[in-house]
Amino acid sequence: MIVIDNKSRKPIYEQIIDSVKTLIITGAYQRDDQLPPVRQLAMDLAINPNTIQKAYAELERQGIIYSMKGRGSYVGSSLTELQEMQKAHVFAKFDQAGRELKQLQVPEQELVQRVQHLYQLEQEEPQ
Amino acid sequence: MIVIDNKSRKPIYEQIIDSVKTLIITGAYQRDDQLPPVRQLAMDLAINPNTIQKAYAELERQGIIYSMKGRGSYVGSSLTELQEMQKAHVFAKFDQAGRELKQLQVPEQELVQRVQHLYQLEQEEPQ
Amino acid sequence: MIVIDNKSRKPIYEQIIDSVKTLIITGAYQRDDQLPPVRQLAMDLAINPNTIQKAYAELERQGIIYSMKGRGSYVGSSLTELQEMQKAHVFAKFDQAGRELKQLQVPEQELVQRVQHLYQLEQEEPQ
Amino acid sequence: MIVIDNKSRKPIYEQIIDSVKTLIITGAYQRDDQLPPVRQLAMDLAINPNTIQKAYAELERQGIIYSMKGRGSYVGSSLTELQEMQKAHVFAKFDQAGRELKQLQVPEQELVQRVQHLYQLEQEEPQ
DNA sequence: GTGGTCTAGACCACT
DNA sequence: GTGGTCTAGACCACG
Repeated sequence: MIVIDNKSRKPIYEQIIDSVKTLIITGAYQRDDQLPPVRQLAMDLAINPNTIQKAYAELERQGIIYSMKGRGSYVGSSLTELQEMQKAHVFAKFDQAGRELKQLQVPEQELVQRVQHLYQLEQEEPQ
Repeated sequence: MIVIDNKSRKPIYEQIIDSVKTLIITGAYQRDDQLPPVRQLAMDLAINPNTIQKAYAELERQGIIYSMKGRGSYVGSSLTELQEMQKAHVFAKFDQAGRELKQLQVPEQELVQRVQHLYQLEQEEPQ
Repeated sequence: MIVIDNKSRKPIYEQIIDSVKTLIITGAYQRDDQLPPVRQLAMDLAINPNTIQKAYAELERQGIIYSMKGRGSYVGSSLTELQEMQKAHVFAKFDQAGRELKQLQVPEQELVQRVQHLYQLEQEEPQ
Repeated sequence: MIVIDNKSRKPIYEQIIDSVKTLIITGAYQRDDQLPPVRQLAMDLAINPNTIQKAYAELERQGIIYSMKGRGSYVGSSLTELQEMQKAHVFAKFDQAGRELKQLQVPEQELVQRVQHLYQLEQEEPQ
């Protein structure tokens, strides 16, 4: 389910991009599944079709979906392909934060404990 | 020394904010030191004084500096205070990345190793 | 055999046009051979009959096939006629690319070598 | 000078992209030169600012220009960088046409002569 | 009905 | 005044 948060500072079209990526990663959208048509999704989210169009165009540029005039937009990336892309990206953020904390004199052990704590948490919001 | 990268995508006023924070953390600016006057810094960096003003205003809002009308702006936070603020912020980023990686099925052990690896690196360019 | 690639960005009707031309050039379709009826081809390719209709209409407009109401569509151009049409078209593309490369300061000799290289390659998949 | 042909089938935003690339290649736009502001160019060409915006966004995505909120858009690629990009692209078109002509039984010598003819032409439309 | 392009006009963040 | 985002609504090519 694609949802947007109107209060977020993140542009709507980026929220849609992230939402679609998440839906693929969670397996809700499978390769070659059709995405909601631009106009329909615009209706559902009560936003302008152009905004959806912009999000879909960017997703296509990233090779995650493919669109055909008059035929709809479809999932192009497999789950694993996308997961690899995402992992590389999040790892970069993780390392960056780690490096900054190291420079702030945070002891290694504190980060390790922090990681352990994250993994001890129960499945977060099963929702 | 406050420097800005004109080609960076980051807004100039944010670059100034980060620059001042870094100068405090590194000890270059001490509590109650005077910051460069708005006009002079605007001259030095060849940018609009309003931009400096905006950066100083945001720093004051965050309690990191204090200004006295007609007498300039001064460092308000001590090194340790600022470090705590920074740490809290970076920890949030660290945890966020960790949570996302957990959801991407990355094993806990891989994150721990990653942390250890970061800490084994030699002191990176003390600069 | 007319085939279409559903994932291609090229419109289906254009793919059909190209497919028919290729079949004539390769000799698979001879002058006055009957083309597959619109409805049957639509069934075989699992696409909309209107799409086939559009392709056949364009082929007729180009003088490559002719249709008789209620009696089907037939190959109108001979192999050599079509080859001449194709050649003229591809020559235009070739000259255009050549002119652009000249403007990009590519030396004449480099283009000549490139042509020679293309002709030295073994017959590529006779298919 | 950026111009557009309203009768062309090519989308306006693509015409602008090509136009900017050409201006860089010809040296009219140099690295770090400022491009015409979105609104001004929209006025000059009598088209919608959004269309310019779309063209600039794509040029930025391709690394050819860089834009900064409130500061304008600037040429990012050097002449030679862009020329290399263009050359690779046009060479691909050239080879493709050459290959098709080979398959159409055009003799190698005819292509070579064609290339030679292109290079014997005087500087076309000195304009 | 589908995506792609374009217009007209607005608001925001930044300088 | 600058680029970036968004809305409302239109037209086109395609199926």
